[in-house]
Amino acid sequence: MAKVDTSLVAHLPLFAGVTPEALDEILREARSARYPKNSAIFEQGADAQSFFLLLHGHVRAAKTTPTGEQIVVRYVAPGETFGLAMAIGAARYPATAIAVDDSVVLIWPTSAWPRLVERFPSLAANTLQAVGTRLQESHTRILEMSTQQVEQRVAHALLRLAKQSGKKLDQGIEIDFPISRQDIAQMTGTTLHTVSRILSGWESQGLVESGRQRIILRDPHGIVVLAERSADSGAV
Amino acid sequence: MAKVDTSLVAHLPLFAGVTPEALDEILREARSARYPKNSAIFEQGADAQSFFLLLHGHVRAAKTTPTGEQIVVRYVAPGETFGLAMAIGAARYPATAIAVDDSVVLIWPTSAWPRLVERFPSLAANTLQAVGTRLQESHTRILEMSTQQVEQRVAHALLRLAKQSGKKLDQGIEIDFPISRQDIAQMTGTTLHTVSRILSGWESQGLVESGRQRIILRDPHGIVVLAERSADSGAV
DNA sequence: CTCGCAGTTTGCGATAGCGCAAAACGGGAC
DNA sequence: GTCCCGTTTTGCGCTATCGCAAACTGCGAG
Repeated sequence: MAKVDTSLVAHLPLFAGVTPEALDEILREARSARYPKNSAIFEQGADAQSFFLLLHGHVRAAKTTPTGEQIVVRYVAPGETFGLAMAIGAARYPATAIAVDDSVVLIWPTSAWPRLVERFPSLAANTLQAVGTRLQESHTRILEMSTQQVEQRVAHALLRLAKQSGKKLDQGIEIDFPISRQDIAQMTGTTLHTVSRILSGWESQGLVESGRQRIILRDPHGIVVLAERSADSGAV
Repeated sequence: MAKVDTSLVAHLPLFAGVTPEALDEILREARSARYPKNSAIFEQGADAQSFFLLLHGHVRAAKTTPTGEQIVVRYVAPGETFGLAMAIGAARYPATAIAVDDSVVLIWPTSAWPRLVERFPSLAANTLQAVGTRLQESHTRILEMSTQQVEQRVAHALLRLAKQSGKKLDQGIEIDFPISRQDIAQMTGTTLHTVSRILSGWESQGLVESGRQRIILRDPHGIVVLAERSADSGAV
Protein backbone atom coordinates (compact mmCIF):
# COMPACT_ATOMS: atom_id res chain seq x y z
CA MET A 1 0.00 0.00 0.00
CA ALA A 2 2.60 2.52 -1.02
CA LYS A 3 0.19 5.39 -1.33
CA VAL A 4 2.95 7.88 -1.95
CA ASP A 5 5.56 7.72 -4.64
CA THR A 6 8.94 8.05 -2.98
CA SER A 7 10.37 9.84 -5.96
CA LEU A 8 8.12 12.78 -5.22
CA VAL A 9 9.69 13.49 -1.88
CA ALA A 10 13.10 11.85 -1.97
CA HIS A 11 14.86 15.06 -2.89
CA LEU A 12 13.45 17.09 0.02
CA PRO A 13 15.91 18.40 2.62
CA LEU A 14 13.86 16.61 5.26
CA PHE A 15 14.94 13.29 3.82
CA ALA A 16 18.56 14.14 3.11
CA GLY A 17 20.76 11.24 4.12
CA VAL A 18 17.87 8.79 4.22
CA THR A 19 18.20 5.67 2.08
CA PRO A 20 15.45 4.79 -0.38
CA GLU A 21 14.47 1.76 1.66
CA ALA A 22 14.28 3.83 4.82
CA LEU A 23 12.25 6.45 3.02
CA ASP A 24 9.88 3.76 1.91
CA GLU A 25 9.47 2.65 5.47
CA ILE A 26 8.90 6.18 6.64
CA LEU A 27 6.26 6.82 4.01
CA ARG A 28 4.48 3.63 4.89
CA GLU A 29 3.53 5.26 8.17
CA ALA A 30 1.99 8.24 6.47
CA ARG A 31 -1.29 8.79 4.79
CA SER A 32 -2.12 11.59 2.41
CA ALA A 33 -5.06 13.93 2.44
CA ARG A 34 -6.41 16.81 0.45
CA TYR A 35 -7.67 20.01 2.04
CA PRO A 36 -9.80 22.35 -0.03
CA LYS A 37 -9.09 26.06 -0.14
CA ASN A 38 -9.90 27.86 3.11
CA SER A 39 -10.33 24.70 5.15
CA ALA A 40 -8.66 24.25 8.53
CA ILE A 41 -6.02 21.55 8.85
CA PHE A 42 -5.73 21.92 12.59
CA GLU A 43 -6.75 24.45 15.18
CA GLN A 44 -4.64 26.17 17.79
CA GLY A 45 -5.03 24.42 21.13
CA ALA A 46 -6.16 21.10 19.66
CA ASP A 47 -4.39 17.85 20.55
CA ALA A 48 -1.35 17.53 18.35
CA GLN A 49 -2.17 14.11 17.00
CA SER A 50 -0.40 14.47 13.68
CA PHE A 51 2.38 16.26 11.91
CA PHE A 52 2.38 17.20 8.27
CA LEU A 53 4.41 17.56 5.12
CA LEU A 54 2.96 19.82 2.47
CA LEU A 55 3.08 18.34 -1.03
CA HIS A 56 0.99 20.79 -3.04
CA GLY A 57 -0.71 24.06 -2.29
CA HIS A 58 -0.07 26.63 0.43
CA VAL A 59 -0.84 26.71 4.13
CA ARG A 60 -1.05 29.65 6.47
CA ALA A 61 -0.08 29.18 10.12
CA ALA A 62 -1.64 31.79 12.38
CA LYS A 63 -1.61 32.43 16.11
CA THR A 64 -4.59 33.95 17.89
CA THR A 65 -4.74 35.84 21.18
CA PRO A 66 -7.49 35.19 23.72
CA THR A 67 -8.97 38.50 22.61
CA GLY A 68 -9.17 37.39 19.01
CA GLU A 69 -6.32 39.24 17.34
CA GLN A 70 -4.37 37.13 14.92
CA ILE A 71 -0.90 37.14 13.47
CA VAL A 72 0.38 35.09 10.59
CA VAL A 73 3.28 33.01 11.83
CA ARG A 74 4.30 31.83 8.38
CA TYR A 75 3.22 30.56 5.03
CA VAL A 76 4.15 26.95 4.41
CA ALA A 77 5.48 26.15 0.94
CA PRO A 78 5.41 22.72 -0.71
CA GLY A 79 8.15 20.47 0.65
CA GLU A 80 8.05 21.95 4.14
CA THR A 81 6.79 20.32 7.30
CA PHE A 82 4.36 21.90 9.71
CA GLY A 83 2.47 21.04 12.86
CA LEU A 84 5.63 19.70 14.54
CA ALA A 85 4.32 20.30 18.04
CA MET A 86 5.93 17.11 19.28
CA ALA A 87 9.34 18.36 18.29
CA ILE A 88 9.10 20.96 21.01
CA GLY A 89 7.40 18.65 23.45
CA ALA A 90 4.05 20.37 23.17
CA ALA A 91 0.87 18.35 23.42
CA ARG A 92 -1.23 20.92 21.61
CA TYR A 93 -0.82 22.90 18.44
CA PRO A 94 0.42 26.40 19.17
CA ALA A 95 -1.20 27.82 16.05
CA THR A 96 -3.96 27.23 13.53
CA ALA A 97 -3.18 25.92 10.04
CA ILE A 98 -5.42 26.88 7.13
CA ALA A 99 -5.09 25.77 3.52
CA VAL A 100 -5.06 28.97 1.49
CA ASP A 101 -5.25 26.99 -1.74
CA ASP A 102 -6.36 23.47 -2.47
CA SER A 103 -3.58 21.55 -0.76
CA VAL A 104 -2.26 18.02 -0.49
CA VAL A 105 -0.38 16.88 2.59
CA LEU A 106 1.24 13.80 4.03
CA ILE A 107 0.16 13.05 7.56
CA TRP A 108 2.02 11.08 10.20
CA PRO A 109 0.64 10.30 13.62
CA THR A 110 2.59 12.19 16.25
CA SER A 111 3.08 8.90 18.05
CA ALA A 112 5.25 7.68 15.20
CA TRP A 113 7.82 10.45 15.64
CA PRO A 114 9.91 8.98 18.47
CA ARG A 115 10.28 5.70 16.67
CA LEU A 116 11.11 7.38 13.40
CA VAL A 117 13.85 9.58 14.84
CA GLU A 118 15.31 6.61 16.65
CA ARG A 119 15.49 4.53 13.51
CA PHE A 120 16.46 7.42 11.26
CA PRO A 121 18.47 9.99 13.17
CA SER A 122 18.91 12.09 10.04
CA LEU A 123 15.29 13.05 10.42
CA ALA A 124 16.01 14.74 13.72
CA ALA A 125 19.07 16.47 12.32
CA ASN A 126 17.20 17.65 9.23
CA THR A 127 14.27 18.85 11.27
CA LEU A 128 16.61 20.65 13.63
CA GLN A 129 18.05 22.45 10.67
CA ALA A 130 14.61 23.47 9.43
CA VAL A 131 13.45 24.64 12.84
CA GLY A 132 16.70 26.49 13.38
CA THR A 133 16.26 28.32 10.12
CA ARG A 134 12.77 29.31 11.15
CA LEU A 135 14.09 30.55 14.46
CA GLN A 136 16.51 32.75 12.58
CA GLU A 137 13.71 34.11 10.46
CA SER A 138 11.69 34.85 13.56
CA HIS A 139 14.56 36.81 15.01
CA THR A 140 14.91 38.76 11.82
CA ARG A 141 11.23 39.53 11.96
CA ILE A 142 11.54 40.75 15.54
CA LEU A 143 14.48 42.88 14.53
CA GLU A 144 12.45 44.40 11.74
CA MET A 145 9.46 45.08 13.93
CA SER A 146 11.73 46.78 16.43
CA THR A 147 13.75 48.93 14.10
CA GLN A 148 11.87 49.51 10.86
CA GLN A 149 8.78 51.40 9.92
CA VAL A 150 5.74 49.78 8.46
CA GLU A 151 6.51 50.51 4.83
CA GLN A 152 9.89 48.82 5.03
CA ARG A 153 8.43 45.82 6.79
CA VAL A 154 5.76 45.39 4.16
CA ALA A 155 8.34 45.70 1.41
CA HIS A 156 10.47 43.03 2.99
CA ALA A 157 7.51 40.74 3.61
CA LEU A 158 6.46 40.92 -0.03
CA LEU A 159 9.97 40.25 -1.22
CA ARG A 160 10.18 37.18 0.98
CA LEU A 161 6.85 35.90 -0.26
CA ALA A 162 7.90 36.51 -3.84
CA LYS A 163 11.09 34.59 -3.25
CA GLN A 164 9.40 31.71 -1.48
CA SER A 165 6.32 31.41 -3.65
CA GLY A 166 6.73 33.74 -6.59
CA LYS A 167 5.49 32.87 -10.05
CA LYS A 168 7.30 34.54 -12.91
CA LEU A 169 5.02 36.49 -15.22
CA ASP A 170 5.69 38.82 -18.10
CA GLN A 171 4.86 41.86 -15.99
CA GLY A 172 6.82 40.69 -12.98
CA ILE A 173 6.53 38.20 -10.13
CA GLU A 174 3.18 37.20 -8.76
CA ILE A 175 2.68 35.80 -5.30
CA ASP A 176 1.33 32.40 -6.09
CA PHE A 177 -1.56 32.10 -3.67
CA PRO A 178 -4.44 34.27 -2.51
CA ILE A 179 -3.30 36.83 0.03
CA SER A 180 -5.29 39.73 1.40
CA ARG A 181 -4.27 43.10 2.81
CA GLN A 182 -5.33 41.74 6.15
CA ASP A 183 -2.92 38.80 5.81
CA ILE A 184 -0.03 41.11 5.04
CA ALA A 185 -1.00 43.28 7.98
CA GLN A 186 -0.88 40.25 10.24
CA MET A 187 2.55 39.35 8.95
CA THR A 188 4.00 42.79 9.54
CA GLY A 189 2.29 43.91 12.70
CA THR A 190 0.07 46.63 11.30
CA THR A 191 -3.49 47.12 10.09
CA LEU A 192 -5.09 46.31 6.76
CA HIS A 193 -5.79 50.01 6.32
CA THR A 194 -2.14 50.93 6.47
CA VAL A 195 -1.21 48.09 4.14
CA SER A 196 -3.84 49.23 1.69
CA ARG A 197 -2.52 52.77 1.73
CA ILE A 198 1.03 51.58 1.17
CA LEU A 199 0.09 49.30 -1.71
CA SER A 200 -1.99 52.05 -3.30
CA GLY A 201 1.01 54.29 -3.13
CA TRP A 202 3.27 51.71 -4.73
CA GLU A 203 0.70 50.97 -7.37
CA SER A 204 0.53 54.60 -8.41
CA GLN A 205 4.33 54.57 -8.64
CA GLY A 206 4.15 51.55 -10.89
CA LEU A 207 5.98 49.30 -8.47
CA VAL A 208 3.25 46.74 -8.00
CA GLU A 209 0.05 45.61 -9.57
CA SER A 210 -2.52 44.35 -7.15
CA GLY A 211 -6.10 43.43 -6.79
CA ARG A 212 -8.33 41.20 -4.76
CA GLN A 213 -6.03 38.81 -2.87
CA ARG A 214 -3.50 39.18 -5.60
CA ILE A 215 -0.15 40.95 -5.78
CA ILE A 216 2.38 41.26 -8.56
CA LEU A 217 5.78 42.84 -8.03
CA ARG A 218 6.58 44.56 -11.28
CA ASP A 219 9.89 43.72 -12.81
CA PRO A 220 12.32 45.38 -12.76
CA HIS A 221 11.24 48.54 -11.00
CA GLY A 222 9.09 47.05 -8.29
CA ILE A 223 11.55 44.46 -7.15
CA VAL A 224 14.55 46.72 -7.17
CA VAL A 225 12.88 49.64 -5.48
CA LEU A 226 11.23 47.52 -2.83
CA ALA A 227 14.54 45.86 -2.08
CA GLU A 228 16.07 49.30 -1.56
CA ARG A 229 13.27 50.35 0.70
CA SER A 230 13.36 47.23 2.79
CA ALA A 231 17.11 47.70 3.16
CA ASP A 232 16.92 51.34 4.14
CA SER A 233 16.98 50.55 7.78
CA GLY A 234 19.32 47.69 7.34
CA ALA A 235 17.26 44.52 7.28
CA VAL A 236 19.34 41.41 6.88
CA MET B 1 41.89 14.99 31.49
CA ALA B 2 38.29 15.13 32.62
CA LYS B 3 38.22 18.85 33.12
CA VAL B 4 34.52 18.91 33.83
CA ASP B 5 32.71 16.96 36.48
CA THR B 6 29.93 15.04 34.78
CA SER B 7 27.72 15.31 37.82
CA LEU B 8 27.46 19.03 37.27
CA VAL B 9 25.76 18.67 33.93
CA ALA B 10 24.28 15.17 33.89
CA HIS B 11 20.85 16.38 34.91
CA LEU B 12 20.51 18.95 32.13
CA PRO B 13 17.77 18.43 29.56
CA LEU B 14 20.43 18.56 26.87
CA PHE B 15 21.85 15.29 28.16
CA ALA B 16 18.59 13.49 28.83
CA GLY B 17 18.83 9.92 27.65
CA VAL B 18 22.62 10.01 27.49
CA THR B 19 24.47 7.36 29.46
CA PRO B 20 27.16 8.41 31.93
CA GLU B 21 29.87 6.87 29.75
CA ALA B 22 28.58 8.69 26.71
CA LEU B 23 28.41 11.92 28.68
CA ASP B 24 31.96 11.40 29.69
CA GLU B 25 32.95 11.01 26.09
CA ILE B 26 31.03 14.11 25.10
CA LEU B 27 32.62 16.19 27.80
CA ARG B 28 36.06 15.02 26.79
CA GLU B 29 35.63 17.01 23.60
CA ALA B 30 34.85 20.19 25.48
CA ARG B 31 36.97 22.72 27.23
CA SER B 32 35.79 25.24 29.73
CA ALA B 33 36.43 28.94 29.86
CA ARG B 34 35.60 31.92 32.00
CA TYR B 35 34.40 35.21 30.58
CA PRO B 36 34.48 38.28 32.78
CA LYS B 37 31.51 40.59 33.04
CA ASN B 38 30.86 42.61 29.88
CA SER B 39 33.24 40.62 27.71
CA ALA B 40 32.22 39.33 24.29
CA ILE B 41 32.03 35.55 23.81
CA PHE B 42 31.50 35.79 20.09
CA GLU B 43 30.55 38.49 17.62
CA GLN B 44 27.78 38.51 15.07
CA GLY B 45 29.16 37.57 11.67
CA ALA B 46 32.24 35.78 12.99
CA ASP B 47 33.04 32.23 11.94
CA ALA B 48 31.01 29.86 14.08
CA GLN B 49 33.93 27.80 15.31
CA SER B 50 32.39 26.74 18.58
CA PHE B 51 29.16 26.18 20.39
CA PHE B 52 28.60 26.73 24.07
CA LEU B 53 26.90 25.53 27.20
CA LEU B 54 26.54 28.07 29.97
CA LEU B 55 27.49 26.73 33.39
CA HIS B 56 27.48 29.86 35.54
CA GLY B 57 26.57 33.47 34.95
CA HIS B 58 24.35 35.08 32.36
CA VAL B 59 24.81 35.81 28.69
CA ARG B 60 22.99 38.25 26.48
CA ALA B 61 22.52 37.42 22.79
CA ALA B 62 21.92 40.50 20.66
CA LYS B 63 21.42 41.11 16.97
CA THR B 64 22.61 44.30 15.29
CA THR B 65 21.41 45.95 12.10
CA PRO B 66 23.86 47.40 9.59
CA THR B 67 22.80 50.81 10.86
CA GLY B 68 23.74 49.95 14.41
CA GLU B 69 20.41 49.38 16.11
CA GLN B 70 20.39 46.41 18.42
CA ILE B 71 17.81 44.06 19.81
CA VAL B 72 18.26 41.56 22.57
CA VAL B 73 17.43 38.13 21.21
CA ARG B 74 17.50 36.43 24.58
CA TYR B 75 19.21 36.04 27.89
CA VAL B 76 20.90 32.71 28.33
CA ALA B 77 20.51 31.09 31.73
CA PRO B 78 22.86 28.47 33.23
CA GLY B 79 22.27 25.04 31.73
CA GLU B 80 21.28 26.37 28.33
CA THR B 81 23.25 26.12 25.11
CA PHE B 82 23.99 29.01 22.81
CA GLY B 83 25.92 29.73 19.66
CA LEU B 84 24.42 26.71 17.87
CA ALA B 85 24.94 28.17 14.42
CA MET B 86 25.84 24.78 13.02
CA ALA B 87 22.46 23.41 14.01
CA ILE B 88 20.88 25.65 11.43
CA GLY B 89 23.63 25.12 8.92
CA ALA B 90 25.02 28.62 9.32
CA ALA B 91 28.72 29.23 9.02
CA ARG B 92 28.62 32.47 10.96
CA TYR B 93 27.07 33.55 14.22
CA PRO B 94 23.81 35.38 13.61
CA ALA B 95 24.14 37.37 16.84
CA THR B 96 26.65 38.65 19.36
CA ALA B 97 26.99 37.02 22.78
CA ILE B 98 28.10 39.09 25.76
CA ALA B 99 28.63 37.89 29.32
CA VAL B 100 26.53 40.18 31.49
CA ASP B 101 28.04 38.68 34.61
CA ASP B 102 31.21 36.74 35.21
CA SER B 103 30.36 33.54 33.38
CA VAL B 104 31.71 30.03 32.93
CA VAL B 105 30.99 28.07 29.78
CA LEU B 106 31.79 24.75 28.18
CA ILE B 107 33.03 25.06 24.63
CA TRP B 108 32.89 22.46 21.88
CA PRO B 109 34.38 22.93 18.46
CA THR B 110 31.62 23.18 15.88
CA SER B 111 33.41 20.50 13.92
CA ALA B 112 32.64 18.00 16.68
CA TRP B 113 28.86 18.40 16.32
CA PRO B 114 28.23 16.05 13.38
CA ARG B 115 30.15 13.25 15.02
CA LEU B 116 28.46 13.82 18.37
CA VAL B 117 24.94 13.70 16.98
CA GLU B 118 25.79 10.61 15.00
CA ARG B 119 27.06 8.79 18.04
CA PHE B 120 24.46 10.22 20.40
CA PRO B 121 21.21 10.89 18.59
CA SER B 122 19.55 12.04 21.80
CA LEU B 123 21.64 15.16 21.53
CA ALA B 124 19.91 16.09 18.31
CA ALA B 125 16.49 15.31 19.73
CA ASN B 126 17.16 17.30 22.90
CA THR B 127 18.55 20.22 20.95
CA LEU B 128 15.56 20.12 18.64
CA GLN B 129 13.34 20.40 21.66
CA ALA B 130 15.27 23.38 23.00
CA VAL B 131 15.31 25.17 19.67
CA GLY B 132 11.64 24.41 19.15
CA THR B 133 10.82 25.95 22.49
CA ARG B 134 12.77 29.04 21.58
CA LEU B 135 10.90 29.23 18.29
CA GLN B 136 7.66 29.21 20.22
CA GLU B 137 8.89 31.98 22.45
CA SER B 138 9.87 34.01 19.42
CA HIS B 139 6.40 33.64 18.00
CA THR B 140 4.89 34.75 21.26
CA ARG B 141 7.16 37.76 21.22
CA ILE B 142 6.06 38.63 17.69
CA LEU B 143 2.45 38.23 18.74
CA GLU B 144 3.03 40.61 21.63
CA MET B 145 4.78 43.18 19.52
CA SER B 146 1.91 43.05 17.06
CA THR B 147 -0.98 43.24 19.45
CA GLN B 148 0.10 44.78 22.74
CA GLN B 149 1.19 48.18 23.83
CA VAL B 150 4.58 48.91 25.24
CA GLU B 151 3.58 48.81 28.88
CA GLN B 152 2.16 45.32 28.55
CA ARG B 153 5.19 44.10 26.70
CA VAL B 154 7.53 45.43 29.35
CA ALA B 155 5.43 43.84 32.06
CA HIS B 156 5.58 40.50 30.34
CA ALA B 157 9.30 40.77 29.67
CA LEU B 158 10.04 41.45 33.33
CA LEU B 159 7.86 38.57 34.44
CA ARG B 160 9.70 36.23 32.10
CA LEU B 161 13.07 37.42 33.34
CA ALA B 162 11.93 37.02 36.92
CA LYS B 163 10.80 33.50 36.21
CA GLN B 164 13.94 32.56 34.34
CA SER B 165 16.48 34.27 36.53
CA GLY B 166 14.68 35.62 39.56
CA LYS B 167 16.25 35.64 43.00
CA LYS B 168 13.85 35.58 45.90
CA LEU B 169 14.31 38.44 48.32
CA ASP B 170 12.32 39.63 51.29
CA GLN B 171 10.87 42.53 49.32
CA GLY B 172 10.12 40.47 46.24
CA ILE B 173 11.94 38.94 43.30
CA GLU B 174 15.10 40.47 41.94
CA ILE B 175 16.34 39.90 38.43
CA ASP B 176 19.61 38.20 39.10
CA PHE B 177 21.93 40.01 36.72
CA PRO B 178 22.63 43.59 35.71
CA ILE B 179 20.06 44.86 33.26
CA SER B 180 19.62 48.42 32.05
CA ARG B 181 16.60 50.32 30.77
CA GLN B 182 18.23 50.13 27.38
CA ASP B 183 18.36 46.34 27.56
CA ILE B 184 14.68 46.11 28.38
CA ALA B 185 13.91 48.50 25.56
CA GLN B 186 15.80 46.25 23.17
CA MET B 187 13.84 43.25 24.37
CA THR B 188 10.48 44.88 23.89
CA GLY B 189 10.96 47.00 20.81
CA THR B 190 10.86 50.43 22.38
CA THR B 191 13.25 53.12 23.67
CA LEU B 192 15.02 53.44 26.97
CA HIS B 193 13.08 56.64 27.58
CA THR B 194 9.76 54.91 27.41
CA VAL B 195 10.98 52.08 29.61
CA SER B 196 12.24 54.59 32.15
CA ARG B 197 8.89 56.35 32.24
CA ILE B 198 7.04 53.08 32.68
CA LEU B 199 9.29 51.87 35.48
CA SER B 200 9.05 55.24 37.21
CA GLY B 201 5.30 54.92 37.08
CA TRP B 202 5.36 51.44 38.52
CA GLU B 203 7.81 52.47 41.18
CA SER B 204 5.53 55.24 42.39
CA GLN B 205 2.73 52.72 42.54
CA GLY B 206 4.90 50.46 44.66
CA LEU B 207 4.98 47.67 42.12
CA VAL B 208 8.70 47.58 41.58
CA GLU B 209 11.89 48.79 43.16
CA SER B 210 14.59 49.66 40.74
CA GLY B 211 17.91 51.33 40.40
CA ARG B 212 21.00 51.21 38.32
CA GLN B 213 20.83 48.00 36.27
CA ARG B 214 18.73 46.48 38.97
CA ILE B 215 15.05 45.61 39.17
CA ILE B 216 12.99 44.05 41.91
CA LEU B 217 9.39 42.99 41.40
CA ARG B 218 7.70 43.61 44.72
CA ASP B 219 5.80 40.71 46.13
CA PRO B 220 2.87 40.35 46.13
CA HIS B 221 1.58 43.52 44.52
CA GLY B 222 4.11 43.95 41.76
CA ILE B 223 3.98 40.42 40.50
CA VAL B 224 0.23 40.13 40.56
CA VAL B 225 -0.48 43.49 39.02
CA LEU B 226 2.13 43.10 36.32
CA ALA B 227 0.73 39.70 35.45
CA GLU B 228 -2.68 41.28 35.04
CA ARG B 229 -1.32 44.03 32.87
CA SER B 230 0.65 41.71 30.65
CA ALA B 231 -2.48 39.62 30.20
CA ASP B 232 -4.77 42.53 29.42
CA SER B 233 -4.38 42.10 25.75
CA GLY B 234 -4.26 38.37 25.98
CA ALA B 235 -0.64 37.32 25.96
CA VAL B 236 -0.17 33.59 26.11
C1' DC C 1 -27.07 39.05 -16.21
C1' DT C 2 -27.67 40.73 -11.73
C1' DC C 3 -27.16 40.83 -6.89
C1' DG C 4 -24.71 40.56 -2.65
C1' DC C 5 -20.82 40.51 -0.01
C1' DA C 6 -16.06 40.06 1.12
C1' DG C 7 -12.32 42.67 0.28
C1' DT C 8 -10.51 47.21 -0.57
C1' DT C 9 -9.94 52.19 -0.64
C1' DT C 10 -9.94 56.62 1.42
C1' DG C 11 -10.73 60.47 4.74
C1' DC C 12 -10.02 62.35 9.17
C1' DG C 13 -9.33 62.99 14.06
C1' DA C 14 -6.88 60.95 18.03
C1' DT C 15 -2.73 59.36 20.37
C1' DA C 16 0.94 56.35 21.83
C1' DG C 17 5.33 56.63 21.77
C1' DC C 18 9.48 58.54 19.50
C1' DG C 19 13.37 61.78 19.33
C1' DC C 20 15.93 65.34 21.08
C1' DA C 21 17.77 67.82 24.89
C1' DA C 22 19.06 68.73 29.39
C1' DA C 23 19.35 67.88 34.06
C1' DA C 24 19.82 64.75 37.97
C1' DC C 25 21.80 60.87 40.00
C1' DG C 26 24.87 57.39 41.93
C1' DG C 27 28.70 54.19 42.13
C1' DG C 28 33.33 53.33 41.43
C1' DA C 29 38.16 54.92 40.81
C1' DC C 30 41.77 57.21 42.68
C1' DG D 1 36.38 62.18 50.32
C1' DT D 2 35.86 63.87 45.73
C1' DC D 3 35.45 63.63 40.91
C1' DC D 4 33.82 61.63 36.72
C1' DC D 5 31.12 59.06 33.65
C1' DG D 6 27.55 55.98 32.50
C1' DT D 7 22.78 55.56 33.64
C1' DT D 8 18.45 57.35 34.54
C1' DT D 9 14.84 60.75 34.71
C1' DT D 10 11.88 64.14 32.84
C1' DG D 11 9.94 67.75 29.66
C1' DC D 12 8.06 68.80 25.23
C1' DG D 13 6.90 68.95 20.40
C1' DC D 14 6.17 65.87 16.52
C1' DT D 15 4.52 62.28 13.54
C1' DA D 16 3.69 57.68 12.04
C1' DT D 17 0.17 54.98 12.51
C1' DC D 18 -4.03 53.58 14.49
C1' DG D 19 -9.15 53.39 14.77
C1' DC D 20 -13.44 54.35 13.18
C1' DA D 21 -16.58 55.23 9.49
C1' DA D 22 -18.20 55.32 5.00
C1' DA D 23 -18.00 54.57 0.21
C1' DC D 24 -16.51 51.69 -3.49
C1' DT D 25 -15.54 47.54 -6.35
C1' DG D 26 -15.18 43.23 -8.55
C1' DC D 27 -15.88 38.22 -8.12
C1' DG D 28 -18.79 34.42 -7.72
C1' DA D 29 -23.33 32.47 -6.89
C1' DG D 30 -27.55 31.68 -8.65
